[in-house]
Amino acid sequence: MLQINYIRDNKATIVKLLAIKNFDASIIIDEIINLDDRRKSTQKELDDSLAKSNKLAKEIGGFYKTGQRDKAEDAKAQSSELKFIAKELEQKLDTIVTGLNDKLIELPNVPHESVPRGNSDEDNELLYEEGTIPKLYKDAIPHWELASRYGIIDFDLGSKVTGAGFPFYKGKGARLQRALINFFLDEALDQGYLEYQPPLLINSDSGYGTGQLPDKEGQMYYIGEDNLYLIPTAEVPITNIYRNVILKESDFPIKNVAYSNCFRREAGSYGKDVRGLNRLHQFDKVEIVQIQHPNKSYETLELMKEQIASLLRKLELPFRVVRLCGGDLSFTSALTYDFEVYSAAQKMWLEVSSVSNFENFQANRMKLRFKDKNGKSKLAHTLNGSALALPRIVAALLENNQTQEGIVIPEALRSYTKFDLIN
RNA sequence: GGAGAGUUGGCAGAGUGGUCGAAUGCGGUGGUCUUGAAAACCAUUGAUCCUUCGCGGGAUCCAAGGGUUCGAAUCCCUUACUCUCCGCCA
Repeated sequence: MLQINYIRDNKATIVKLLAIKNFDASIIIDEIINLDDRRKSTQKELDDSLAKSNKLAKEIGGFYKTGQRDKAEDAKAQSSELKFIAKELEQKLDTIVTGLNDKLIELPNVPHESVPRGNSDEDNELLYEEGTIPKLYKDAIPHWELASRYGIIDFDLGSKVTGAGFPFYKGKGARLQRALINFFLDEALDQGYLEYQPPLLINSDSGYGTGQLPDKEGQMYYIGEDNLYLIPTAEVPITNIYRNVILKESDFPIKNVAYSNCFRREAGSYGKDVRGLNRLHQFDKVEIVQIQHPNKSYETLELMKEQIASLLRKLELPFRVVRLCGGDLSFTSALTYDFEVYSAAQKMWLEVSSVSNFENFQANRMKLRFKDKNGKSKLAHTLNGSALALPRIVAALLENNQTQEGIVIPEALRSYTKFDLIN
């Protein structure tokens, strides 16, 4: 959510930048400013009327003490009248504020100036590509076939027990997952992150705080009985730690990391790209979250980007980094880099990480602030990134590292897996 | 699931209808003292909104929402959450 004063002061810029996201803000911004004007004037009227009746109430107390009953009765009558007016003004104000919030929630975050125009992932800007794409032997097979050949992931069993998109990992498959999780967490700890194990279910306030609600309600599993949602990413619980929190400037940067299961309904996304591990309803992810001073958030975003690149290097996976175009950028993000690894048998680039700066968009929703040098409260900036999402990493590792003898585990992982070949 | 107790400022904890945005302690900040620090002492220390160039002024907030009253942290209702005991259970 954008700040109302920011909107008032930067109307033209916002309209211009939101056009990059293919969002026409011109009308809604005028509506917002208009509503805010009405909010202010109504508030003033209400405050004045309350001020009068507060004054009267105090006088009444005095009248009773000094035994001036008549004066007290007079003042009471006046006060009742004021109260009636205040009641009406309150209702009016309430209607205006609700209307204003409804409009504010519809406004997406303003993209960073470096975000390219575009409609879909085809218009994303390729920043660089790194690593070498492996040359596979001629009978190389995609990961879902490797998974069953070596008995390490069982999709059918998942379908039986739960449904499509909920695989079982077993034997070396399960151990590989566990190794990757520990590897990712340890790498983050080396970078100074604090490890969390968050709840996997969240309430609606939290969903609203990070922007999943009301925008992407249908993407989360919902437990109606208890009014809770399964988390689509650890970003939600980890960032919401700071909902309604006022930090000190010296608290920055806050660096948190969490491993969690992630649950996504992926409604309406069935089709060719969802085979095997490519798209699941439940998957594992290590997520990094930072809360930063507004002046330093872009610097931090670059560091997080570099941190993620380093993980992929250590895993010896060929990858590329893209800057998302306006059309592909999420509702809440100002700037997002996607990391994609090349999965050699599918001959496809698979997104394994998304690292974003939300600036103060999430912070404004959840009232995450800090005291600046002058003692003023200001909104902090929030950032997060996957480091990394497991399934597609596993897919790429299996496909790229397959040999006639089996699947070779990259050097960096062997101390975690305690085996160097899946065969 | 059953029964009971509770929710007050960063924390602890007073406050049961009238000048209470809220005692007190701790913590935080600034200062005095000190070579420096600690201790001690002094001062200061919540958030949001409106208004003002500024000084300042006004409004709201004691879990949330509603009600009673001229006036509510205090009384009533609803909801959420927390704790204790019992039951169940990893």
